[in-house]
Amino acid sequence: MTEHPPATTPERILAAAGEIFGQDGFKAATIRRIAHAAKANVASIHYHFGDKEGLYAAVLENFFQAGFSRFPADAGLDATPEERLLAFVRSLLYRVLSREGWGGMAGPGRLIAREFLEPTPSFKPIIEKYIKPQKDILTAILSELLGCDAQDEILASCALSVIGQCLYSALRPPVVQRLAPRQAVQAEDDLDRLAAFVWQFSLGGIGRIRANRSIPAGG
Amino acid sequence: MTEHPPATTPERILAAAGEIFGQDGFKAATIRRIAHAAKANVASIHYHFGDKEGLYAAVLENFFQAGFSRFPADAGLDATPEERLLAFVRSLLYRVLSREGWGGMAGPGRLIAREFLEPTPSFKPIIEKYIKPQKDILTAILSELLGCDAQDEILASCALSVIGQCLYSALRPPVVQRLAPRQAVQAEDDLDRLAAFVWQFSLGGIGRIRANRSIPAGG
DNA sequence: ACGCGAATAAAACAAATGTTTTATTCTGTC
DNA sequence: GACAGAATAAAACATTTGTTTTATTCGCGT
Repeated sequence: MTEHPPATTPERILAAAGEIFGQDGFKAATIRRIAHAAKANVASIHYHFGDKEGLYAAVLENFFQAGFSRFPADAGLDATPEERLLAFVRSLLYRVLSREGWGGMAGPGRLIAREFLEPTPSFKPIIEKYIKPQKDILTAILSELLGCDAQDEILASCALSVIGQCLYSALRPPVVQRLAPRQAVQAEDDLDRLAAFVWQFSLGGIGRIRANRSIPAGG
Repeated sequence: MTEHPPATTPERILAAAGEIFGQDGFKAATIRRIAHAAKANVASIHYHFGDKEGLYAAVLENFFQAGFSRFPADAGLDATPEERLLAFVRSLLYRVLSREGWGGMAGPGRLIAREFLEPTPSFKPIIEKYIKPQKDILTAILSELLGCDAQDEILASCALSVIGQCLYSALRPPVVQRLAPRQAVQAEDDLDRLAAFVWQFSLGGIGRIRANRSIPAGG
């Protein structure tokens, strides 16, 4: 995800901006710190990227472009729905948490998590371009698993449960880790086991929801 | 959660600070805006709360105190594990999302979500005081459902899946709602149905995990 | 070697912000 | 009614920040 230190000035700025925006957030990050970290001048930032927001948008696009090209979500379209669900969960977790991806809260993932929570204007095009297709892929998988058509209400709920499990794992370090101290998830093996767990848990949940479908829900 | 407009100055400041810290975050929020919204003077903030961070800590403690006293997590200790899981999920969702609680992303929930993502120093005592006990309650419920003892590894994973589903629902408005446009979750009835869904989904997941326990995991 | 534009560097600006200082008003007590 | 201390108000301060302006340097085609 990060390149070698020596590079052209805009590249160094982009890399430094990614780290510092990720650590401090858009507002709290300062042009001067970024320039210093990039060994560049404050004016060169405005020269290459217009203004602070332009730089931020470039950082965002850069991260999503890299993450989604490295870990695409549509693997094995002709496999069974179960297998495709595992592939979806796996690629999502790898994209968000692995070191070659966004590195969780220790890397670009932190900046992206913040955008999920409170989108800046720069995030709107990202949603349309990168995230919306993900939703369609997951919806297709779930509609097969649940045996219902694409606009069923419980489909969105199941999608929320699956995504919720995955993305909450990404939030793990800051708070959850203080509750259950354990080494950060980064080893490939850990990610595979985490993906398998979320997959099984979700299959179990989906199965029960499907079984309940005709029965009136409730305690 | 919010009191009537006329109150003592520290109360007005606390209320205004809650809203503005929630909207803008600690760093981006300004003392002057808070003072203006509270119809108070900037100096009175320092007079009553010391400094900006002291005010923030007071806001945080205030929210957690209110939220957890209004929606405690330990309901019906002699009920079945299934029923206790529903009670846990319900109280968590009501605390985070309901209008009488933290009101989701439209209210104090936003500030708290930010703390989950990136804890400030003021959040550390909150974790110990309010959040850690929650983890113990959920762990007890899950260990019964899974039939394993309290330090089993899959127990933490299941807890993560349950909490992940709940809290991800709280993040819904900003981004997810742009993908699946729908009125915000606030009606009591919606919350009950959401709780029931998460409950059923989780019971299904837990059941499958338990069934797999002796079988080697994997696809 | 020259010159032109891109790129980098340094300094200057104006606006905003947390905090402190100094005055003024309010409140209850003798 | 007067006074001490709490409470509120207004102004001043020192820093910081995004941006702009002005100089200087670098790359290179002729």
